[in-house]
Amino acid sequence: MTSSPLPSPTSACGGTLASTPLEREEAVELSRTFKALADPSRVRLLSLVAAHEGGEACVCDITGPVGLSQATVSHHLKVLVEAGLLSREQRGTWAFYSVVPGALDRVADLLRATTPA
Amino acid sequence: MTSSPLPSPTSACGGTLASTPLEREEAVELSRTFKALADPSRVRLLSLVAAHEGGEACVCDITGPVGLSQATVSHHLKVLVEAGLLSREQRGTWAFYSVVPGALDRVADLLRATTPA
DNA sequence: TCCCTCCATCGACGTCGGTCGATGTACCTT
DNA sequence: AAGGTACATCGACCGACGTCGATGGAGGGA
Repeated sequence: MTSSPLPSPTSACGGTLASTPLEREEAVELSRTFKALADPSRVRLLSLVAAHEGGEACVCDITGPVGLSQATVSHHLKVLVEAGLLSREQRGTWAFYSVVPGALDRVADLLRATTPA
Repeated sequence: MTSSPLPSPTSACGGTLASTPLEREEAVELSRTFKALADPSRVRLLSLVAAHEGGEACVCDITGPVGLSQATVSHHLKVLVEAGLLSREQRGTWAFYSVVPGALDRVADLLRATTPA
């Protein structure tokens, strides 16, 4: 976890998976996003934030439903933020997390345009 | 890796990520697909297969380009097959792998319909 | 000022997973 | 039958990662 300032979330611009064989670095960057979604707790966390009222939630809102310790929830949220899927906004004592608009769509676009049939 | 006969690749039918908070089991199943894509080598492998002539490739075709041992390539391909992303067809001595039609689109659909803004 | 709440970070632990060389197995050729 | 090729599996190593309790630090209320 080298404190990356927030890498572009899967900025593979041109081709998708099938168009042309991905270069090593492209694959690394693409898999970075998938890695963030490769854990059940994080998927659930992302879902909880997205479905929460106002499209945002603080840590204490979701620690209960997800059934994990507060430390673990904070850790997962950080991973999702660093992947560019969530954004964090400090408001007083609370930290509100919300889904980055279009982030998941961008991932979906990369998956699509494959398997033309 | 309990020899699962090939679970439906993310068969979460109804809602997507944002519609309603995912249940634990749904999240597990969803993340299972993402886990298969959470490795640079596998993403690259998938890309190589998809972009290969005829949409299919045998192990020896891609062992070189990906720069991994034959054992590792076989392992990764197995993971992708078990995730329902690739299919395997034995033809003589060779094993031909091809992308399962619509598999990636199904994953993409789950990601979309989120973040309406 | 004191204390409580909310959250991030730390340090540690156990498990999972990517990787390899070696070996096993099926198939094809001669 | 004997050898070679293509691939899967095995066993082992080791780094990555999910998880937790404990600690730290910032804010707000009484």
